[in-house]
Amino acid sequence: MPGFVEPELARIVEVPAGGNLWVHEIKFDGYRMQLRVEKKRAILLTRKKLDWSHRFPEIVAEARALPDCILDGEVAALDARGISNFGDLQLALSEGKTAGLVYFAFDLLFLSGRDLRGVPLTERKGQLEVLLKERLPHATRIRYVEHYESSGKEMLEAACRMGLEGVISKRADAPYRSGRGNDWTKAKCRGGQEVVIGGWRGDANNLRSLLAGAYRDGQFLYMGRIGTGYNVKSAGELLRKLKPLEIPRPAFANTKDVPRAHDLHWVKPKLVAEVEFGTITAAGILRQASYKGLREDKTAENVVFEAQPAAEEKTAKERKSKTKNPTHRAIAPGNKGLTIAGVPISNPDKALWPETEDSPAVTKADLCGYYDMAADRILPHIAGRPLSVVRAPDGIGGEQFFQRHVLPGLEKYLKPVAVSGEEKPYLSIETAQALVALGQVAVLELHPWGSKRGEPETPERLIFDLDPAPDVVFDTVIAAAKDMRARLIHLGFMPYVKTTGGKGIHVGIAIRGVPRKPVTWDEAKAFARDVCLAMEADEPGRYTTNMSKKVRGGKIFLDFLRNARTATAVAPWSPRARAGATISMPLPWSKLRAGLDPTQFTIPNAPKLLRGADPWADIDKTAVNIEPARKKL
DNA sequence: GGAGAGA
DNA sequence: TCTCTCCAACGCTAG
DNA sequence: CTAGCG
Repeated sequence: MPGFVEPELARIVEVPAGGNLWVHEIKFDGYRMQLRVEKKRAILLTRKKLDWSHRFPEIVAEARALPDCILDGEVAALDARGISNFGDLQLALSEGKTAGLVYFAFDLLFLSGRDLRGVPLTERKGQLEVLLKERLPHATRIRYVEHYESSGKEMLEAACRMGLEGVISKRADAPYRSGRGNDWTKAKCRGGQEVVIGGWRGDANNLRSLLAGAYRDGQFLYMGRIGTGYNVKSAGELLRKLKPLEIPRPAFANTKDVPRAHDLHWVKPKLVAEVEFGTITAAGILRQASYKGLREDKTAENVVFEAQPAAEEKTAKERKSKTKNPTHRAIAPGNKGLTIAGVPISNPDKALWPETEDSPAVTKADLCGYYDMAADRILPHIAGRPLSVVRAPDGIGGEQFFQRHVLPGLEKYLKPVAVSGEEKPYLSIETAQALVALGQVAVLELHPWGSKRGEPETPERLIFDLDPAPDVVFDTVIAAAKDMRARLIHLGFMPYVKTTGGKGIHVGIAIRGVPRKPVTWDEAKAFARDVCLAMEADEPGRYTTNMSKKVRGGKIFLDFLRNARTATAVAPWSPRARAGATISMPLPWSKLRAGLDPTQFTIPNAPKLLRGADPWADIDKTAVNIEPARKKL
């Protein structure tokens, strides 16, 4: 068996080669590793021949089942979308949590006494695939990397659309040659990104930051500010070029995304700048962007925003198809005038929740039907209280927005609530018909205040939001909810529990003051905070009340801020704008047992779920004076 | 999804 | 008449 | 102090 084989390296190219001489693989963002198995002993070597076996014990353990061989591949961490992510990999390594890492094997250099470096790539990969399939059929930490024969350009475009890092292309017939040659190429999705300057912040002689944009679907979209990377000289040069281009209004189509400031100047989108940046946020805004210089050779129209969140892409597509089919307004044909609870439903067949692996698509008609069916359950929790709603007229893949004021056009169904200190009345409803009307305008989530009915200034219900970090399993959240229940009972309350419709749990209690002295919001919030702080203090390893540290693993975030004036929590029985059309499901404590799967509570399952009594039916009758509990705490 | 502003 | 734009707001925390 | 996040 040969000693350490210097890895074959790829040359950077703008666009991958085409033609059937080439095959293409997804580029993984991880550590290149040579996996060597000799006499049932497996080791992993870096490209510099360092032995990193101890860092990836799970991979090494699985590899021991292989016969003598040398594999080439990449260790990577996959995020929730199945995309390799270098940040996650480093995090996993620094915390020693390597169990989720995967070795992606893409080449076989030696097998059972035979040096395969001289045989063509596709043949090596063929043997590799067979080897892994036969010897490691159940392996989870070692995977074979498929290749594709489509044109390299298409492949790169597809990879970039999916948010992948890029494409590795390889000569199908070439032997394995160590070092950087011409047989392997890599094309990155964003190498040296360019942006168009749409304005600047500062004044005629002072450049504070540049406002960047790019084209998408023919629209010029704001992409964030660039506040670093230029010096006095280049800033002066930029200003000289910007001033003649100044226009009175922004050219950005998404002006609402542009942060407001008094010293903004707009320019015609002509100048192309090269920038470097850390990442792009889900909203498409550059993070840590830095100016590298002007690209005189490029025209603004060619600067298109490629990598984009999947959801955005869908919206754009839907928008396109919508404009193509002329919209039918008054004459609403197609779906023979469906009416639910006396409310005409437009586009009843529109899928607001797309189909998923284990749940059918949920249409607007399904949503309105659910509201009608569940109105008796939902209304007691929202009637007489200000109600914020989440709307998504184009479904959960499209734009979503909160709305708290009265919805124009729906006045006849609503019971607006005046909230002191607010100009416009707040949304509130009292009837099943109004609920269905909300469904008609694509209200997917209901978030009421925790106030007493008809008294926005008096808190009556506290919600403790147990929000687990991504790596916390649901059983752990269940245990936390029981812990919280015990504490609240000890304080004299009658706690109720429901799923949030996501990965968390809500524990709710009803509270009251004494006859002449109602509880104030400040008192309610302070009390909720104290309960959570006590819990955190007792078991800091399990709980945190710190919002941002939440990202750092293993703990459950106790969110007491749900209990401030104007704050809301999702209502019992409310659907969620999440995959699968889950609902926030009220449960009797006896049903909250380990193994419970919160994703089973969905709109399609509603008929089943609505059988029997509402576990939260009596919550408002169990209000307890918080004064003794505050003293106890 | 629907209203109002703007083109 | 068609197209675009708006639809919350507040506390926390890191930088 | 503010941008970003939840």
